[in-house]
Amino acid sequence: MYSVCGNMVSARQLFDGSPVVDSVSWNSILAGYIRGGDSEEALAIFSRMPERNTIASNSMIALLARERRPRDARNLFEKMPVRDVVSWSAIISCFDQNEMHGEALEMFALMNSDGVPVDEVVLVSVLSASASLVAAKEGELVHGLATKTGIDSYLNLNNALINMYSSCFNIPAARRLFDSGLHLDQISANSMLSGYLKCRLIDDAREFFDSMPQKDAVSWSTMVSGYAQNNLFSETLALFQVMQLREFSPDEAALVSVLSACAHLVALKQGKWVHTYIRRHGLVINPILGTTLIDMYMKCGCVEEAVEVFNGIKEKGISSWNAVIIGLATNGMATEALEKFSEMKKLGLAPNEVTFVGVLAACRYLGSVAEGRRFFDSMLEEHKIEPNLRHYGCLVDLLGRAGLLREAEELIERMPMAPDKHGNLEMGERVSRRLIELEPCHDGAHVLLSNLYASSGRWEEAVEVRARMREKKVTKIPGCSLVEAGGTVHEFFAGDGSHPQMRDIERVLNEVARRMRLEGLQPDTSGVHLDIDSEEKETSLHRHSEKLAMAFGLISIPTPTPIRVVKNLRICGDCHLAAKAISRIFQREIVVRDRHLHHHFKGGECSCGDYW
DNA sequence: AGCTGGCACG
Repeated sequence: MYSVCGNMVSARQLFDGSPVVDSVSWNSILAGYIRGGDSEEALAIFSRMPERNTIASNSMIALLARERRPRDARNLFEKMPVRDVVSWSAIISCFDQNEMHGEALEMFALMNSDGVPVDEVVLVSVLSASASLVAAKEGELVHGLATKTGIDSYLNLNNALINMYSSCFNIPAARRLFDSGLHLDQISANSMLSGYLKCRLIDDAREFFDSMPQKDAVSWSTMVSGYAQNNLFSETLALFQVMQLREFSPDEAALVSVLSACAHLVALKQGKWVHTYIRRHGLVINPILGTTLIDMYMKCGCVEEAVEVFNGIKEKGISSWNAVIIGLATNGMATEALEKFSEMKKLGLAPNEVTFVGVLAACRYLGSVAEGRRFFDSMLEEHKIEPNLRHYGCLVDLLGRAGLLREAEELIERMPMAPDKHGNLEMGERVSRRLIELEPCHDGAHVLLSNLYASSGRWEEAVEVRARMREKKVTKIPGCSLVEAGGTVHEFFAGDGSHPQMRDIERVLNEVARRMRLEGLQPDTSGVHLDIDSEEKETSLHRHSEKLAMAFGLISIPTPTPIRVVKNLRICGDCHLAAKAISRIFQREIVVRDRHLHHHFKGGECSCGDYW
């Protein structure tokens, strides 16, 4: 009774006081701890049990799954003398929920070869794993199995099927199930919506979303985050406004996408609003939300606020550490970034490959060749992490900067890496091939595929993809800069004169050029690859998007607020020169975030020390 | 006793 009511203290007193403990008592006390989620006590009781029945073991596996302890669950599973379909189902779902999708599918294969008959519940977990792996073939096999065994009218299974086809970019198959008069619910519709978004079919997604008879918080959140993942950040923020007008309170997951949009748009005002919202509503800053919040502040150049958020997070995940390390490194505080890294290691946290992108970026920034090499070598030796293209890129850059060109070349020679037969490459290849099919001119997918081949040593195929890009005239990304002023994000493209305040911008740019000439500062035309004479070069430099954005910031952001600009490409030498001049002449702090790092301009100097 | 949808750092 005590155990069922959750009063484990009284239950335990009775249990410990009993002279004879029968198997019912053992099972009751165990069930009490499992229900309460007390895995330590549950495991202790479990290990003392004279006879462990299958039901108790099955529930233990499920508990360990929730506690993110798949290794312990596997050990327990392997020690079981008798396993039924629920045991298999529990271990498969455990792997699936702990991002071990491949292991989940392997377990399912073992289950089949053991001759254990499947039921509808285990198929749901197998389909979930197939969806995560974008394993269309496996998914279809499971679908066939479900049809053959006649268990295809189970709601969760239908939803898992729709989700699997959606995740594997097979919209027609998902839609057939959705339209075929099966028993469906809100989850079915949300999975369908998510499928359109994964396929980048934004207009179809929006049409489907608008036509949904019922929308719950997940529907809104799916659409909002779908915009963000397709780089439609203004749409993300706009739909988020509508979501709130409809009185859907955003939860942690929705806010993550909104913050990520704010980070991309340097929309600091909206980002701060979200932070306040989180505090006011007492939302828990989970590791993902914390990471995104840190990243938003870091991407806006607000290092202090980012570190404050980081310090306030109770449960710091590895990604929170990564966000702070990368943020410090890109904001010109490389020494602090490396300090954070050693602090993290002291706490016994294992770095991952993202951590090392930050660590190596810090070394590149500092120009510390020996340290960079040491960290690079420690990846494989100490942490069993295979360096990827980004890590190599960082080290090559670092060596190149130090003038060690021969070493840099050698590194490129021995770069990657045997084609890996399992996991990421195959999955990445499936995903990018499908995206290219859906959207032949999408440059991101081509670049992704090409990088994938390159990173696994399949150079010829990488080159082939690049050639196809040229053939299809996949568009190059134009230079684009954003600046927030008065709560609105303004967008400028290179050479773009369409802004309503263009005359004022022009006036400011001419004034900047005049003041720079007075001080004998020559424009730096080396970064311009246009076939025009030098006078025109100077004019075209005026039109660089970051310069337009900075000039607009000067006239529309009141002092002493810093001007925060984000550029999608790297800042050019001349704009860098101009930014330094502006920061001194006009006494304005400027932060320009480019593809690689943040440039903090103050009093005529840049935090990057003129190397970027 | 086991199961399905939206989420971040490169």
